[in-house]
Amino acid sequence: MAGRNPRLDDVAAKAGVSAATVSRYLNSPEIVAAATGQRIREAIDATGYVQNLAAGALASSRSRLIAALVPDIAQSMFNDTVEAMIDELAMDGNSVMLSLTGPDNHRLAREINMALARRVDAIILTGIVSDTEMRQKLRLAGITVIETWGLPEDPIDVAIGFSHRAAGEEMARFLRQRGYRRPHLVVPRSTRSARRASGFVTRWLHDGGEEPTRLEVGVPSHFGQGRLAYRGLADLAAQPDVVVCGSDWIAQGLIVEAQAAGIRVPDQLAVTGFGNLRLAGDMRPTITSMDIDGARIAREVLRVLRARAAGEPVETRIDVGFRVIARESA
Amino acid sequence: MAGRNPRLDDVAAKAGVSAATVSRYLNSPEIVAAATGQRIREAIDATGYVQNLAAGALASSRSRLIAALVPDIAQSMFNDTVEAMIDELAMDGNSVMLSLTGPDNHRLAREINMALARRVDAIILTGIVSDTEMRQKLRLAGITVIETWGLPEDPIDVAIGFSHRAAGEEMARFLRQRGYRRPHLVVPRSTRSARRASGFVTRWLHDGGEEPTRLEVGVPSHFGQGRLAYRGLADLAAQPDVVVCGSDWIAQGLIVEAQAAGIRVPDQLAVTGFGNLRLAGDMRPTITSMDIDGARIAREVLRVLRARAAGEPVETRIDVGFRVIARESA
DNA sequence: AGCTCGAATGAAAGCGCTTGCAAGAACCTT
DNA sequence: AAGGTTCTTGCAAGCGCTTTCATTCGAGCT
Repeated sequence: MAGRNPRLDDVAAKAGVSAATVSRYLNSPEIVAAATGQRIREAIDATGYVQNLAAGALASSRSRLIAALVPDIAQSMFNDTVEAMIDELAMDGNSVMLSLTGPDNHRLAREINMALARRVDAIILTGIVSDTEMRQKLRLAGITVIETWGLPEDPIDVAIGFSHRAAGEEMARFLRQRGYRRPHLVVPRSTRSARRASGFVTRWLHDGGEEPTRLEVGVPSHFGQGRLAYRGLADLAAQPDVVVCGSDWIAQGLIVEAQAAGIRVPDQLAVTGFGNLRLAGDMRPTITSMDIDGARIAREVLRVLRARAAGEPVETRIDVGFRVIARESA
Repeated sequence: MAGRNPRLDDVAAKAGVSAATVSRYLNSPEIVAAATGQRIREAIDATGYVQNLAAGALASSRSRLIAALVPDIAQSMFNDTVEAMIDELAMDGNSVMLSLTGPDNHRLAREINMALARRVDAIILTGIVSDTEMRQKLRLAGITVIETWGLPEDPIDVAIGFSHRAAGEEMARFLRQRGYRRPHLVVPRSTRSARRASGFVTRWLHDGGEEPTRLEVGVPSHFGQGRLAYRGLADLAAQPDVVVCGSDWIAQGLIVEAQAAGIRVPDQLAVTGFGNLRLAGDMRPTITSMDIDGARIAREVLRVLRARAAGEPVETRIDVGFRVIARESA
C-alpha cells in the first residue's frame, strides 16, 4: 500500500496481466477472456483499487461528464426534467455537472466556459442562448449541445422543446372556446413567458377579443407572486373573468388569495396555470394548466446523446408539444 | 490550427515563453511578471485557447470538482442550500457534480463510488450515511466529507446540521405552551423525520401529554400528501387540535383541504409545518414552521472547504440550530 | 567591484490511464 | 499439415497539464 492509492499497474501486477488488459476489462469486460476477468476482479478487490476517471478522461478525451445549465433549482419547472436526466445519465456511467446560470442567464457565459474547460461530452441548456458570440463558440466546441424547453429556428446543434408562442395561442383558443371574454395575463419576466403571452394575445385579438390586460412579475415564479397578482387585480379598470398565470405556483397563490377574499374559483374568477406540476392536480379547486412532458424531454435528450455516442445522425429540432389539461379552475 | 484544439504549448510558443509560465499565469497570475502576463493574455486570445481542466486535475491531483449528493431535487427542502452551495463554490472556480441518491438513499453507494472515481476534492452528503462499510470507505478516501442536515455523534469527517430530535422536542414544547392538547403527527418516511417525531413524542409524554396519534406518509413530501393526511383524520377516534406536519408542503396541502371542507384554520384545527419555506410565510393562513437556516449550512460548508484548502483545522460538528417561527396556523 | 538574494523563468519528469499496432495462441478449414 | 481466422493480450506512445529543481538576471548591499 505504502500510502499512495493503488493504480491500474498495481492491479495488473497482482492479476498477472498488463495494465492495458485491466483497462479493457474495466471499460468493456466482454472483450477480455472470462478467466482473466475473474483474476482481475479479484485483484481489484484485493488492492481496493478505485478507477481514476480523470486520467481516463485525459487519455481517451471522453470525460463522461455532462453539463446541465439551468437558471435555478430552488423553484423551477425544469427540476423534474433535470432530475430525470441526471437519473438516466447516471445509468450510462455519466455524471452531471449542474451549473446555475441565475436569473436572466446572468452567469451563462462563465458556466459555459467552465463546462468547455472541463471538456464535458455534452452541454444541455435550458432555454435558448441569445448571445451570438456564445452560440458561435458552442458551435465550434465540437461537442453535443442541446437546447431544451424551446425550439429555435436555427438551433446551435440540437433543440428539444416546443413553441412557446404556439402554446400561448392554444391557451387563448381554449379559453375563448370556453366562453371567457376578459383574460388577464400574469407574465413572469422571462423570454419564454413573454413569448407565450405574445402568442396568447395574437390569437386572442385574431379571434376578435379585446386586448387583454397584463401584469409582469419577477422570476423565479413562486406562490407569493400569485397573492400579489391577485391584489393587483384591484387596480384594473374592468375585472377579468379569467387570470392566465405563467406558472402553476402563481395560479395556486392567486387562488388561495382569492378564496381568502371570499371569491369563489372558478365561479367568480377562473384561473389557469402553466407547467402542469403535480400540485395543479392536487389543488382545490384543481388547476387547469398546460402540460409539458418534462420526462419526455429528458428521454429525448438521452436518445440524442446515445445516438451521438454511436455516431448515428440525429434530428436537430425535436418538438415535444404541449397540451391543455382542463380541470376545475377554468 | 490544423483542426486540433490549441494547447498550452501553442499559447506558450505564441507568447514566447515556456508552457510552465503559461500554466503559472493561469493558476496564479501574480507570480508572473506583468509584461509576460500581458503577452500571454494576448496569445490566449489569439489562439482561442481553452484551458483543459481534466489534464490539470490529473497533473495536480486537485480536480476542483465537488460532489453533492441529495435524495432528489424535484421536491426537496435542501434545494435552497444546494443552490447556495453551487453558487458560492462556482465563485471559487469549483464545479459541482450533482448526484441523486434517490429515496432511501437507494443509489448512495454507487454515487459515492462515482465521486471517488472522479477524484472529487470533497463530497457533500445530505443526511447521514448509515452503512458502516461506506463510512469506512469515505474515511479512507482522504478527502473532505461533509454530512449536512444532521449532527451525528461521530461524523465521518465534518458534520454541519442540527439535532432533529431536539427540533422535535422544541416543537412539542412550543405547542404545549400554546395550550394544544391532542397533536397528530404526519411523518414522512425518512430517518430525519422519524427522529423529529420521536423527539416530539418523548417531550410530549414527559410534559404529561398523552401519546399523540400519527400517520406515516411517503417521501418526497408534497402538497398532495397534505390532502391525504387531512382525509386520514376521519379515521381517528378522537380529533386532534393540531396537526404537526413533516414539511411545509404537507401543511399547505392539509390546510387547503381542511378549508375546502369548511374547517377554519387555526380556529378549528391548527397546523404546523417544517422547513420554513417561503410559501409558509405566503400561505393563507401563514404557516407556523420550524426554520432551518439552509443558507447558513451552505456558508459553513464553504468555510470548511476553504479552511481545508488552506490547511487549517476545522471543527467536526457544526450546529446551525433551528427555531420555531410562530405564525397564524398554530 | 564582488557578493548575496529574491524574482522570474525554463527543462523535464511525471500524473494514471487509453489505444493503435502487432504478435502469440487457439481453433478452423480444406 | 499448412494456411487462414478469430481471440487475447502486451508494448509503448501519448493525452495536456503541473511542479520540482535549477538557472538566469538584476537589484541591493558592503
